[in-house]
Amino acid sequence: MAEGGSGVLGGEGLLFLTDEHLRKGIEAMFFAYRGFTADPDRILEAQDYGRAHHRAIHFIHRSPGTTVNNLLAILGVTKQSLNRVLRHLIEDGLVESRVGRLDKRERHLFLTEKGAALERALSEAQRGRMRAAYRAAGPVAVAGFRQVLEAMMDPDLRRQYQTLKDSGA
Amino acid sequence: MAEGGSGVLGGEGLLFLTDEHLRKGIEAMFFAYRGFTADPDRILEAQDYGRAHHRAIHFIHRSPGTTVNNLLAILGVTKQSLNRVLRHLIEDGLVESRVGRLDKRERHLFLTEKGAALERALSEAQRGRMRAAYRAAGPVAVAGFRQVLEAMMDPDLRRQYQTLKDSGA
DNA sequence: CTTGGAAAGTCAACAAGACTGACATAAAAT
DNA sequence: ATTTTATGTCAGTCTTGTTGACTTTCCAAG
Repeated sequence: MAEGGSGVLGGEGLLFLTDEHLRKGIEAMFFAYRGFTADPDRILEAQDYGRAHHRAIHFIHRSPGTTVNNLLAILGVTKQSLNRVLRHLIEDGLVESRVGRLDKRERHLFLTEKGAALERALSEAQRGRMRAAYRAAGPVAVAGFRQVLEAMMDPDLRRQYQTLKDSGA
Repeated sequence: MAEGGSGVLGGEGLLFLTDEHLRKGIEAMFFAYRGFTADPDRILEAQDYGRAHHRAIHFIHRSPGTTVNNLLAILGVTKQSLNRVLRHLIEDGLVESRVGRLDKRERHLFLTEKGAALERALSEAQRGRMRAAYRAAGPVAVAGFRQVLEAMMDPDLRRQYQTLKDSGA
């Protein structure tokens, strides 16, 4: 490991974490996240949507029929903030909101065909970059990447993440 | 690998990347980034600053004497946007702006002692979480984490990142 | 059954921080 | 002398977050 790896391994596999090494990890997160959002951002801009719309679309796709409250918990914003975004998406015919049958206070959210099409475009772009990064780094690196990310999450968010992770597949 | 690892390895170490597996990586990035920013955000909120101030402080600390233009290139925002943030920081006595000796058009930016104190508090919090995640995941995972993140950056940003990476240490 | 509280969602108004565009100033480069 | 560069400022807009006030619906206790 010619570059950047200095300071990771101590004598017998022990972690040897200098502030300098940690700072590089922090900057790597910062710059990588910019790349991570760059492709969807370009698509969204063309349609006058923002990241907030992307997040809503992603998680509605992920859990069709989810309620506004569920979405709130996952996204970690106020209901008023989410509501504005949802209103736009509903007006534009990307999302459908159905009153709950059991509990009429709830609204269940679904993507329309139009919404699903945008979701595909967005996640296609994002997966493309992820796929390229995974291929470039290799399977061992990918496993490590996921491990560190999971360890970095807040416990509450990690639970949300793992719930989603298991529910599908 | 009981969970989440399915689909990573093919027959002889080849990458076998399903959309589902990539989607999990995308969500891991999303949730991890929330954790990544959570601790500094709490500190910043208490002083009526935001992430924009954090970013400026971080990179001024990282490259003392950097010019406004350098900072713009790294942060990827408009000068008007950065200027508002810098003005606050200078007014509050966290950042000092010195006219260049060679080129008097340039302003060289430095943290004051007060600014350096906030920088320490912020990066201490962020490094704490990073350190814990690194320890939990182990050295092999950390190396993989860094590799995937680097591969995920835009080429331009990767260059910026590597420049910073080398300049210090 | 009614009443009162909690829960889900909506509307209105505001703030931070991004953006663009136009313009000013000073210094450097040609 | 003119143009270009680096910086800063003013004004206005947009997204996306916030809080506060409100409606509708549900449920439970009297």
